[in-house]
Amino acid sequence: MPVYLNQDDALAIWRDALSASVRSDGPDLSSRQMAILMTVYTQSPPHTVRGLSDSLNISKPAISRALDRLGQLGFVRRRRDDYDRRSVQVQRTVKGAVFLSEFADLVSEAGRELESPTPFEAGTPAEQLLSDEEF
Amino acid sequence: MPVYLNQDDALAIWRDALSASVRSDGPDLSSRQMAILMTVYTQSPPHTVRGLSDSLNISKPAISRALDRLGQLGFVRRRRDDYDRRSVQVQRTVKGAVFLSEFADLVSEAGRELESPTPFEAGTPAEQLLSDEEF
DNA sequence: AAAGTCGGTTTCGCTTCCGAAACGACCTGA
DNA sequence: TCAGGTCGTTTCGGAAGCGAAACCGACTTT
Repeated sequence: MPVYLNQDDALAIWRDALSASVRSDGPDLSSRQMAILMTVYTQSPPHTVRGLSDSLNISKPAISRALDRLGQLGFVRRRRDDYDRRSVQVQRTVKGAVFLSEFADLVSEAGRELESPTPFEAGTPAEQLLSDEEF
Repeated sequence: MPVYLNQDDALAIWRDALSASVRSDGPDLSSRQMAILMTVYTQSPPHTVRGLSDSLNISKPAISRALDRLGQLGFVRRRRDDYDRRSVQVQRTVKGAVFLSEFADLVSEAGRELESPTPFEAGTPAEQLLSDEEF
């Protein structure tokens, strides 16, 4: 079922989870690498280089290199498709599942800790992000 | 007030918003740049290089370079502190506010579109991310 | 079986990012 | 006033990412 987040809550959750992730000493993945990883783990298989390339609008070489990186971190594995031996299937690993699971916990916790002291202010959404004489 | 997200919802929201952001032709910021930007816009000023460095656990040169990039995108501005002229205050801009506002919309929409077809499965959270004989 | 297509990787030149260390400007306390 | 600390930037050498294009097996078409 849907989750309704206003702009402030959405930003607060994203900031908290992202900051925690950045602060941590875990490997820092680029946005693309993270998007690929999450796609592989939350969408139903099979996942191919071509498919990921199209669905994420990322060039094939970039996908290939990202898989190198994710593979060397042990978060993902390549397997040749036996029916079409040109094709490669991207497979999940325990290590990757653990990593994403921990990341999901970060996000959940960021949501749980929302204290919503959201002061009421006037103005359009974008203006609410700007304080006073700042520009 | 708190928002309670289970692991699946947290991952789905993050994946959808991140994928949309990656797919878009907007500037792609690194995780650190994004974390800095969100901190500047959602935490109360003033923001200094040193402060951001400590709070995000990022080296000072990295903060300085990230501000170069964010500044050249027009998302942020530097202003010398008149009381301590060594110090620099990071200021918000209209363009940055608009960018973050649009990003927040992406996240909100990702939450709104959760259809929760979450099939019920057994196993610990990490196991649920792995299908069958995948390892 | 030759030509064409397709999936994925590699090469190439380039841009961006990184931390450590050095640096200049500025403040402060003796 | 000046020695030492602080703030932010720059320099340095190196790592990692990018897209375009070339490339290489593996299918498909004729």
